[in-house]
Amino acid sequence: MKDDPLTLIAGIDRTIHAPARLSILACLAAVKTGDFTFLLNQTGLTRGNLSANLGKLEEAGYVSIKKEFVEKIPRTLIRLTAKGRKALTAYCNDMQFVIENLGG
Amino acid sequence: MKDDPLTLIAGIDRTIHAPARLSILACLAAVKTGDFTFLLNQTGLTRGNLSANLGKLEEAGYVSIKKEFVEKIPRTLIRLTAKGRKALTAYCNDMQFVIENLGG
DNA sequence: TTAAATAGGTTTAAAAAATAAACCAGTCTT
DNA sequence: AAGACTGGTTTATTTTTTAAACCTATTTAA
Repeated sequence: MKDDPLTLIAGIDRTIHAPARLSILACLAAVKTGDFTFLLNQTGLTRGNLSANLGKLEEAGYVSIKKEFVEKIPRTLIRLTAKGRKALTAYCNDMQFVIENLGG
Repeated sequence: MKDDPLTLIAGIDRTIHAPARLSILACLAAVKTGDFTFLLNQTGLTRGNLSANLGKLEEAGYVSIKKEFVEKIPRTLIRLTAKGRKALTAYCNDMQFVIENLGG
């Protein structure tokens, strides 16, 4: 009764679904902790776009952000939170089901 | 070299990725041809939203739209085109790969 | 017969999101 | 000290999404 593709699509997590943020989360899921520059290179997003989307992910509680200085240059460390990992897993399960049952 | 989740995400088909349109395509993939009211009920979108998104899908060549009259009342028939079906399949393959390799 | 509700949509306008451009603070190079 | 680079944020422009209003025609009810 919950396994209806259309219901799943309607309720999909938009915070994760946006390609820019899915890219960010995909990186973090693999490495656990990455800095701003790493994500910039991996995702190919512009700095502004990355900054804005990190803000949204942080707001959602999906990532935690810590700023520090390394030899006088600033560094922003981003980590996937437990909540974020859980949400990502749920998103994957939902999309998996949608994809498999599309055209069934 | 193409099977990199991040590359795939960056190149994902936005026309299909949007939840509203994915819902529409999911319906059409199952039934081949549906009318406006059918899609309205199935997807749960508002009429305006459905109309606008059908316009985009038509523009992309993913659906064909034919208007006819049945007993004096208008009816809009929507069908998935070959191009649309192909794009949907490609989208599913891409997302499938992304999901499977996320956190790998 | 004429008002009110319904069907089937489209158009317009308001809210949210993505993208790009500009900016700021500090550091390094020359 | 001027210019260029690093590491970001803020602002503004454009694109999307969503919702609200509107239009045309039909049926129902008074």
